[in-house]
Amino acid sequence: MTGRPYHHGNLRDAIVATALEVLGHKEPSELSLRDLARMVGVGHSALYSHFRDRGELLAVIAGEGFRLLLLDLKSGLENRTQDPLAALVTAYLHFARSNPAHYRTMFRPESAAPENAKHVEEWCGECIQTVILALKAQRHLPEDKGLECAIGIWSTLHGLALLGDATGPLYQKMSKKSEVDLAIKFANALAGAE
Amino acid sequence: MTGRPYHHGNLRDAIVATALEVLGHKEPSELSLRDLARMVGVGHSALYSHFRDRGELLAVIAGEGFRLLLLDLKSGLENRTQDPLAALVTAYLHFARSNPAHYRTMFRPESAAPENAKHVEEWCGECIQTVILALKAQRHLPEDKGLECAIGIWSTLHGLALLGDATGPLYQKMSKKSEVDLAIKFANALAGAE
DNA sequence: AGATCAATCCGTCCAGTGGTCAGATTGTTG
DNA sequence: CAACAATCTGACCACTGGACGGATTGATCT
Repeated sequence: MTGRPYHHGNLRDAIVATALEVLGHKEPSELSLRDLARMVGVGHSALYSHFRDRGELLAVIAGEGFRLLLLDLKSGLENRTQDPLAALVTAYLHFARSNPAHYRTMFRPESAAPENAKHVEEWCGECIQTVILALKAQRHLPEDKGLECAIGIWSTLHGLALLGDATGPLYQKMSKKSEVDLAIKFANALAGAE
Repeated sequence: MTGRPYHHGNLRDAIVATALEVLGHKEPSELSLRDLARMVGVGHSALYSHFRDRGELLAVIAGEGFRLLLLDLKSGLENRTQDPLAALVTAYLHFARSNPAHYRTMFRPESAAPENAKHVEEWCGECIQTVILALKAQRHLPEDKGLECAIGIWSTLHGLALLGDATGPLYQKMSKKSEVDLAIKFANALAGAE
């Protein structure tokens, strides 16, 4: 009679994994806790044993996003057929374009809310450090210019990744290839600014 | 007995105006049609005579956002105490920081959805044109580089405007003043890239 | 003027959501 | 084996966006 055990065993991870799956074809705003619970085969109120509320779940998903992004950035930096900066740009845009909904949840207000900070801080910080390191590997920058440059580059990438969705036709004249090239050019210009 | 007339007279505009007010202290995701209806003093189903659904309302608000942004950009360009590019950057960031929630609704997926395109297209396009014109006023760019440069600069501004919300502490070491200065530096670097 | 018509607006209804709570079920710890 | 803390359930609440038929009105035509 033990169709499924009373205790799921790993509900938290299962929920996050299922959420990522759903984000493959739905916007974060359409992501329903009850749907997730149904898919995992559990009463919807069980989720509240693992997440304070919907916001915390989204924040956890966001944190996971930064973790995955970091992995992509690092593996992009490792197989060195491009210079570090170009590899970084390519990997970043590829991530954002491959997982648009997941990428968007990474930058939702919930993720920035102080009560959810811990879910995002760590990996997000490491991402920035990685960008700074890649910069320094390519150019020799004064110690204090690293963060500044990294912010500029990240901003441009972030903007490129998102603007296309909003401005549509005007912007999408460019092919995906040339978007990356454009971004590389921008990144180099920013790295050279002083 | 005529407490209020059966026909509101200008419901559509009233709703949009009230929505802007609410966006002063609420996120777009928390904006409730029923709340708006209550504030304006009207049954909530009356809204559907003016907007297909919530998405269309948000798109209209987004369009209004681009219109207001355009106004700010132009008036920034007119009182010429700064060079055009710097004025543009200053005005843009000021707008985004003064109306964060409104700014965010301008870049929601609903606004980009094809069925809502008309509400956004016009003013958004004019914004880009304005950026391009300001660029050309300052540097002489080949005809085809205008859009490219504009995209780079806009992306950086957009990223700067949004990233702060998400990455929090790491980023907010900079004061508001230096953020603008930083952006101006970035914009100049991008305008000079070829 | 009066009749007709389309735009607005109302009230009610529905399915669905996030969140709370008391109580059932379990693994773990003493 | 007892007690406990974690986990899960099912019922409940207030609320939301949306659909619908019918009421009310201003505009248009004769």
